[in-house]
Amino acid sequence: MRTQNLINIITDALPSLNKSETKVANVILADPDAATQSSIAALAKKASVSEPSVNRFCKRFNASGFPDFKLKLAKSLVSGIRFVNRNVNPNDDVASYTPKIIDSTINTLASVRDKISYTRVNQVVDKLIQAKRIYFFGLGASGSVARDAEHKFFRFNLPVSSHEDVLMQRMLASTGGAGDVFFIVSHTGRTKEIVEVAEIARNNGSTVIGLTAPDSPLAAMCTLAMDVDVPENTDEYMPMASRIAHLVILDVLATGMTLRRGPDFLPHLEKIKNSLKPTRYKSDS
Amino acid sequence: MRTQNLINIITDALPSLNKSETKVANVILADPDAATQSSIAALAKKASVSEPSVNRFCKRFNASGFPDFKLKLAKSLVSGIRFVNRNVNPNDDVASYTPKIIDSTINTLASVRDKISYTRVNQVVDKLIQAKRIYFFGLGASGSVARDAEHKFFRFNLPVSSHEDVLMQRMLASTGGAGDVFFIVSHTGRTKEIVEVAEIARNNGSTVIGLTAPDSPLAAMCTLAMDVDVPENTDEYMPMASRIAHLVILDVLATGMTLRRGPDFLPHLEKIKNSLKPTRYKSDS
DNA sequence: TTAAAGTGTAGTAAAATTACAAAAATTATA
DNA sequence: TATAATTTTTGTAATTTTACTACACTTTAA
Repeated sequence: MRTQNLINIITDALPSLNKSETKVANVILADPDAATQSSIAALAKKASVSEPSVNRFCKRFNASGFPDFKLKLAKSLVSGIRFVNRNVNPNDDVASYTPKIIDSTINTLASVRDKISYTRVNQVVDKLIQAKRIYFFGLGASGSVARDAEHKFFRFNLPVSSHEDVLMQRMLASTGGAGDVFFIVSHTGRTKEIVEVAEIARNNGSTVIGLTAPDSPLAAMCTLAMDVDVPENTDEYMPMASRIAHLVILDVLATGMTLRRGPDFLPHLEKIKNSLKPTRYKSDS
Repeated sequence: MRTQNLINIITDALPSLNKSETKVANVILADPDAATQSSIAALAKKASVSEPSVNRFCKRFNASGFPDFKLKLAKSLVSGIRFVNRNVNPNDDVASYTPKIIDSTINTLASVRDKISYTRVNQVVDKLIQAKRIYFFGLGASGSVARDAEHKFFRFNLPVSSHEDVLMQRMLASTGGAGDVFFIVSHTGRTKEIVEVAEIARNNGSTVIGLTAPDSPLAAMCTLAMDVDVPENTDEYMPMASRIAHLVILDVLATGMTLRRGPDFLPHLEKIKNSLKPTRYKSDS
């Protein structure tokens, strides 16, 4: 486990605290921001306890002391505040909703960064490196993610394709076998069609990688599931943050592959890059 | 006022600092996280200055003193944005390149958030609202962005389509006219074909909106250009951050449209959402 | 009634800040 | 151009504030 909000931790621990610890907790929870700015003496007085009680309270929550506790509390507040009132509401104007949308995406990415499993990334890169063929599957918004992945991974000199059509996906899944990798993107991981496709592919001996929600039917069906747990509140009506998270994870995987291929591979990328030059107006800079 | 990060503020102020202040700044910028945990004495020693110099440094940046400064610094660090050297290098392992990729994307978004023109967003939303038809055009990686946009904007009950084929784009551009909006996505804004398409559409009286680089030939050709200035260094070989920025801007525009449509529009979105339910496995929660 | 856990007092150590003076840099003047 | 005057920068030392520790007292529960 990585990031956890200190305020939540204290709230959760509340029932198990003793008298003076409870007093301290209440004062802190009542106004966490004030707490980060007050001295141990001030806080102790406000909670009607002694200074060492406050100090002990801090240590109980894995801080080295009061100042360290304040630091951690302050950090919790930043992410906390952003999470709480970053929802767009009907009366927002441009200047309100624009940063909100962007901030919530940033928050999602920050959470992905803190939660992503490095071993899993490595495992997925392993599979992709070994693949004889890669198919990227997705439906709806995840369809464009799959498309984007194709556009990225063709650079590795591998047969790569992306498919947004369920029937096509079924057929390909049933004709695949060892050496084929089916990389399935799904925000919810609960779309029946796509889970069935995963099952078909799996039964035919292909490797199935899922970029999807943890503990979803799709994740369960995969050889390897690249979990993305997105605290989805912005996406009430249209997928926003989750698909960005998926794209960035694909960037990570592509980078992993590039590095794994080693420096000899760079000229190849350079060749692709140069191939586009004649299609462009020269830059004036 | 927009979010301003203490680290940025210090970096910006760097040239105007005097000798010892510069020393302190460098030590802090080198490892901001360590700075939040050290005492004023430790920091002073590391920077080879006296304690009061550190204290003065803090006050210069609107902190009431050293502890307050540390608090603010800590907060700046959490906001999701990190500031060390975020370039991937060939010897990086998963644990290094993964956060680097994600962080650089986060940085890009933060910069977009701070630079985006609200008036421009409003103008573009105006045009989209008034549109009788919207075409999203893109090539390569921007093709999937266009595709994603289609998937998002069809919800507004408008004839929307996306096209990645240049010939198709040319034909559509030449048949369009007043009331048609051509929304063209291009990372560089210098691809000849796409600039030509924009020109054709423009000459036929259509509205041309560009989601592209500022001061590019495409931007010049547009009725309205939604500039995205991405400090591109990660994208040496494949577009990464820029396309994410484009997608998020499309989210902003879609949100703008949703709000402009008002609360009567929400049932319609709800309907679309519900239409997907039968295709999904029920959530166990 | 006796452990054990909880809490506070008082002293100590550490940290941060202030006031002041020395040093460096800048400007003005001869 | 040298030197005096002034301002800015920096450090020393003292002071104050803050946090911590050791220990003793109190409450609770067995």
